[in-house]
Amino acid sequence: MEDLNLVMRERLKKATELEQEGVALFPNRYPVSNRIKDLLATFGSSPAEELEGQTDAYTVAGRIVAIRSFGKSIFMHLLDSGQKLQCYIQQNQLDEESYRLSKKLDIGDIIRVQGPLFRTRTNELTLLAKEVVLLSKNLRPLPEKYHGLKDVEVRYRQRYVDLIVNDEVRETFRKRAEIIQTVRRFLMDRGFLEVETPMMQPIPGGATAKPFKTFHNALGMELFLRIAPELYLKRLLVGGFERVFELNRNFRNEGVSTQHNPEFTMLEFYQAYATFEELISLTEELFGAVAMAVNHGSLSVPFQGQVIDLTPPWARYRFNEVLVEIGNIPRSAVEDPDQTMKLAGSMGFEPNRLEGHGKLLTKIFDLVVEPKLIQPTFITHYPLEVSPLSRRNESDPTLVDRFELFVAGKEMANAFSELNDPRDQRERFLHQLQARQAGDEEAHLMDEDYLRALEYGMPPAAGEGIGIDRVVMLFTDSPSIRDVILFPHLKPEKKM
RNA sequence: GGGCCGUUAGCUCAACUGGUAGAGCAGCUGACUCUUAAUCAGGAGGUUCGGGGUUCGAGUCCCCGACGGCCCA
Repeated sequence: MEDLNLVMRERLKKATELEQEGVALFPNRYPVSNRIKDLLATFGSSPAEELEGQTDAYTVAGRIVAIRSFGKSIFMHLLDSGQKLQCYIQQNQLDEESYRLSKKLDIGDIIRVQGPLFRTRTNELTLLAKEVVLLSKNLRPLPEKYHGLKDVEVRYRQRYVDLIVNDEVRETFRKRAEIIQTVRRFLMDRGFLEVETPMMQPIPGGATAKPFKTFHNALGMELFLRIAPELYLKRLLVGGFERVFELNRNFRNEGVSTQHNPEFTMLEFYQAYATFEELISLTEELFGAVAMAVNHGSLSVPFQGQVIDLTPPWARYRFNEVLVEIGNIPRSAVEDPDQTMKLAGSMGFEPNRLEGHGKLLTKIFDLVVEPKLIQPTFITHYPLEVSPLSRRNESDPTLVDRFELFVAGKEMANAFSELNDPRDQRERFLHQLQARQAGDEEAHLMDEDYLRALEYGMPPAAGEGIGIDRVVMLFTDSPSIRDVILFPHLKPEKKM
């Protein structure tokens, strides 16, 4: 513990005094039969006369978040699971021991209070204390009651304090849980089986990203934290699970920003005998289900001063077309690789001969199109080059049957009809290896076991990945991914 | 990785061009038996993120570093 400040010294002193008087600071067995939430639900609108007729006593517990003390009476607010209830402590209403304790209680203490309910003159539902027991002594002062805790660094590092004092933070994470449950239920209702595949992988695959490296001592082998579960989930399609999903953490060794955390939550699901076209409507339905659950059933979602309208069907553009129509890029610069290169140069990034035409186009897309896609928009038919696991488009073999979904200027989902021809897949891997040798650290690695699986025959299928953190950001109106991750990654603090 | 901004009491924030670092809340003492940002009176609380430099004198100016935020790659 660092040097104690004045308040902490006082707290410790008071705690020692209480202990010497025989008061347990952290006692074990004190059952609590009522939750504040339930009492508010049951009696929140009961008139004073009705409560007066009652003789029932209730037992609640919670953290003291406000104290207004008078000579021989005290008002307190107790916080329990985000709900507050006022308690009134009056000297002549409770035993001497409880009263003596009550005079010494601090904001931050967790206590249990027993007694009947009544309404104060200002008509607030209040518990009249007949007995007060200390359940956990606070030794470190909470932030100020009115302004709360604002320092974002402290909020992220000490999320426990943030959750105590900032109601909206608790609400964000409650919504996050509800969103995840809704997604699970949505998929399970449609026959998808939830599975768990390795997070530590010998060959990190399924995405374009740099992995974290680790080491297994007993096996003496290098392992990688997964950048995606994709290749394992498709092995399960080979194995005969026709609808599977996994909703869990991925790890990517990249910088942190308002949109990126090194570990983040991803949903991936795969459906045999479907094409990416079918996943378009499924995605619209999925977002609709989430809106139903956490947005008061409305398809209009307020986000950072804009209103996102999730009413289907959402806008659809082909990749090449949207560059022209929304990106305002001349068609010639989309179709002619030399002109694309020129345009890229004029936009500030150096044309790199190692990068193919398709990769260059996606960079231009990120710059001139993505930020403009505020309302939900599907972009389809990406260049083959940037989609090494996607099925070729039958009428244009330079494109793939794929879409990405953009909402509020951010990529939310990526889906495609799966490449299940092992011969083509081997070719794609070989191209990726070439790119790797040319210096692209994020290019895919050869995965012979995955190819072997495909050789047994994988049913035609479509798969999709959805960035859950970004979905939560959308539905909680959060500008930064750190606002929807309980403990976002930060550098270690000093002096600890 | 680059640019800009920030870091002052437990919390939220002040401190004009360099001149003895302040307030509110919390905490402490006292008064007060229906308050709710309770009220009133009194007193206490500081490595101004760390290190170096300029200066008679640095929270303030300069350099280096740490952590964080925003923007860019």
